[in-house]
Amino acid sequence: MSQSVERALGILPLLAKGPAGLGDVADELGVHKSTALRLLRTLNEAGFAYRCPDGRYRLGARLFALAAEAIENLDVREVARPHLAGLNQATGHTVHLALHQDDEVVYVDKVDSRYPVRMYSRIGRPVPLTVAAVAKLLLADLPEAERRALAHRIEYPRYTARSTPDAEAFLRELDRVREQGWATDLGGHEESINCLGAPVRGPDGRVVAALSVSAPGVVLPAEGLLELLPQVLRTAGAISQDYSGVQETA
Amino acid sequence: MSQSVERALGILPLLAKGPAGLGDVADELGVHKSTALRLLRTLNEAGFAYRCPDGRYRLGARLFALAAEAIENLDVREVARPHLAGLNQATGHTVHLALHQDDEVVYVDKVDSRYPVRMYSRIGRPVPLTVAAVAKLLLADLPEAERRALAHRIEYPRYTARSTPDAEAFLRELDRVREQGWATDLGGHEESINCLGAPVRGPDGRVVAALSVSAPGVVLPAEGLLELLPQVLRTAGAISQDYSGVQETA
DNA sequence: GGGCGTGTTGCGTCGGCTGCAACAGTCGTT
DNA sequence: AACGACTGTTGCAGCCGACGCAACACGCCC
Repeated sequence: MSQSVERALGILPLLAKGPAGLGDVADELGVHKSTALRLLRTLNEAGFAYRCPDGRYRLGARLFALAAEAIENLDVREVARPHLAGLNQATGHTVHLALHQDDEVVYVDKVDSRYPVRMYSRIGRPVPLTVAAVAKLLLADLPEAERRALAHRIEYPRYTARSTPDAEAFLRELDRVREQGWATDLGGHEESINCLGAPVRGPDGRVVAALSVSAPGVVLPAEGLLELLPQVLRTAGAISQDYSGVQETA
Repeated sequence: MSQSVERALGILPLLAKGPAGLGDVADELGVHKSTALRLLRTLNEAGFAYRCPDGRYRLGARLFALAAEAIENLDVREVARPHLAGLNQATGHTVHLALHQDDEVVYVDKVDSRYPVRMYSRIGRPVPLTVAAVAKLLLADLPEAERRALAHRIEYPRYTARSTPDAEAFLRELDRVREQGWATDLGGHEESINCLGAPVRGPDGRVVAALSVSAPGVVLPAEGLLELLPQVLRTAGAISQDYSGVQETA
């Protein structure tokens, strides 16, 4: 739509991968060095790019500040926070909250496990769509047509032997999840990690977020995790209720 | 430098504050609606803006993904991680790692306290420059001229009665910090929170990052916190050594 | 129906962006 | 020291892409 903006935005992913010089950027964008320079300068002035002392460019602090600010302002998060903390307190395990946007599912909050052996994750990070419990929950609620389209659009990496292999299996899994009202990921992403998740619903009954409890098998075997189901469902329900009550605070 | 890019980037902070309609954006930017529409469309296609079902715009998932990816790739972080975890293990308190870019200092990693009463913070969030221990450490190492310029450029919010009041006091504090090789924030940001920090140095001796231990007064009084100084300095030293050894991994 | 308030589209005009080519640094090399 | 090869930088002219305008499509409420 808007050429220069498109190009400028295209630079950011390059910088995210690591520092890059002017030449690198120009090459990857397929534009003249002078053009790249001007774009980088604009990004720099706006604080989105940062000029290292050695002349190379990195992503700027502004970007982090924005991401942090936006995540703070996601209203569900606020409502959910105390409940997540409670669930963590009760179970001791890592608790996540995730949202869905476009073709991605992102963690927007987490409370770390009390145990030294923890699942690795980071707020703001995209979640593996085809295996994560929270992803299944959020995608299962999409309208039929969109769900099918998305299932065929995405890829199915074989993280482990238990990963969802293809679109057909994924759609079947989503149906099951929608029906039973909760989801699991038993070693589908990392062999030793199991997750159990439940949906948070908005006032209209649509799924607006999903939470999950994760624990490595060495700390808690899958059977033990499943025993937490009532607690997980109760927490998700409580958040849904809170959230439906105080909607439209903006 | 590049008008349309400048405008497009200007939109992002607006969206970060909360969802906004097309009209709002156009007004705040001071451009015609059609222009704003085109910019928003470009942002949307790139995944930086997200169109809510109700037509309003929010920040897109791409931005979060980028921020997360970039933070992962900050090399100091990798090196520091195990040391931070160790310090947390040993003391039980919240440990932060921060970097300096432009006029901001940002947390790039943290390990949460084991105690239920914790300091509030978030990775990616800008740190209050004038009071935080990590900020003092990073800024104290700037060349004289830059340090003075920055000290007079920034603002001095009175978070508490113990906040740094003005540029003169701040510069004096920085001198002290540089000389003694560590820094504190005793209730300068929030009355009840104390921090103790030390610098991480690169191969050339310049400060490249700073770490700090934070604890609320109710858990650990200031005197107790200061007793951790040897441990904090040792950790910072260890990271410095590791980092200087394996530099230029990129 | 008429009045608004949205978001959207087509179009001409002008200006900002682009690519070029020439310049200015800074390394290594001989 | 002079050289080339490399980086990032600047001025300029031409052209295309972005801009604002005006007109259009909706939805909503009085």
